Amino acid sequence: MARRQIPNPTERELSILRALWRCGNSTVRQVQEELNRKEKTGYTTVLKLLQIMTVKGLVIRDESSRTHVYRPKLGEEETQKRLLRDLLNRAFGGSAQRLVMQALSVKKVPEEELEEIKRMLEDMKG
Amino acid sequence: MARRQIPNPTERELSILRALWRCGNSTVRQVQEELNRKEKTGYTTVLKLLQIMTVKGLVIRDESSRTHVYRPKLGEEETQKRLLRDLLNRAFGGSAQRLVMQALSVKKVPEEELEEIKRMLEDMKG
DNA sequence: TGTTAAATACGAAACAGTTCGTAGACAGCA
DNA sequence: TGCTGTCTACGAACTGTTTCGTATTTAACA
Repeated sequence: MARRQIPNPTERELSILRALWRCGNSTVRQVQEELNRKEKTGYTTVLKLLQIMTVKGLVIRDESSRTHVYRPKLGEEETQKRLLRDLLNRAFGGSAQRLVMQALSVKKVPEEELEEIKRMLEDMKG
Repeated sequence: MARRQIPNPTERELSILRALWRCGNSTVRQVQEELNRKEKTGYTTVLKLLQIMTVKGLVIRDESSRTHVYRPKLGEEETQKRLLRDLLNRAFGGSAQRLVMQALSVKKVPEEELEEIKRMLEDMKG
C-alpha cells in the first residue's frame, strides 16, 4: 500500500533501518545477522518487521529474485531530522536553541567537533 | 511503588508533564483543562494517566486533601536531557555533534540565539 | 522426479499505551 | 439526614508493537 505520509519508525524499526544504513541493502537474513550482534532476534521476527515496514513505506522491497532485498526509503540524515523535529515539538516547545544547548551539555563533545559546529554557526549567519 | 529507574515518559505522559511544568503543581481537573486547550481529553483519561505516572515515579501525588495534587518528579531540563540522551543512542550512534548539526539545520534559529550557542561553545573550551 | 533447505506469508499471542464507562467515596448543603 | 456534585478507583476495550510458530512456496540437486 502506498502512503503519502511515512510515519516515524518505532524502536525496533529504527534498529532495522540502522542496520540497513550501516550495511547497505540487505536480505532478511543479513539484517537478522547484523541485529544479532547486539541482541538475539528470531528470523521470522525480522521478516515480519520488514513486511510491516514495507507496508508503512519505511523500506522498499526488491522482489526480483526469490530472496527479497530491502532498502531504506529515506536516508539516515533525513530520518534523523524527522526524529529531531518530532522531539523538538514534543519536548522543547519548538525551541531549537534549547534543544541544541541541552544536547551539548548531555555529552562531552571533542574539541575538534566543537570547532566544526562553530564553523557551521558562522556559515549560517551568512 | 518506588522505582529505582524512572522510565522515559510516553507521548501522552509527556504532554501531561509539560502542563505541570507550565502551570505548576496541579489537580487532575487543572491538568485536564490545560490539555484541552490543544486537544480534548476526558477527565478520567487524565486521571488514569496520572495514576499510572505516579506508579512509574514520573509524578508525585500529594494526597493530603481529598483532591489530590500532582507534581513532576523531574524538572523539565532533566527530562529533556534524558530524552535527548535516548535519541542520541537510538538514532545517532552516540554522536552529539551529528545531533547538534542536524538540529541546527532542521529549524531556523534566530541570530541572537545562534550567538548564545556560540558563547556556550566558547565556555566549553575552557 | 522427488527430497530438502531456505525463503515468504500469515495468524495469533503477549505486551504496552490510551481511552473511557461505571462504581463507589465523600463533602457540602437543603 | 438525604441529595447532589465532584472526586478517586478500577476494569475493560481498542490500538499499535513485537515476537514467534506453522504453513506454504520454490529452487536446486541427487
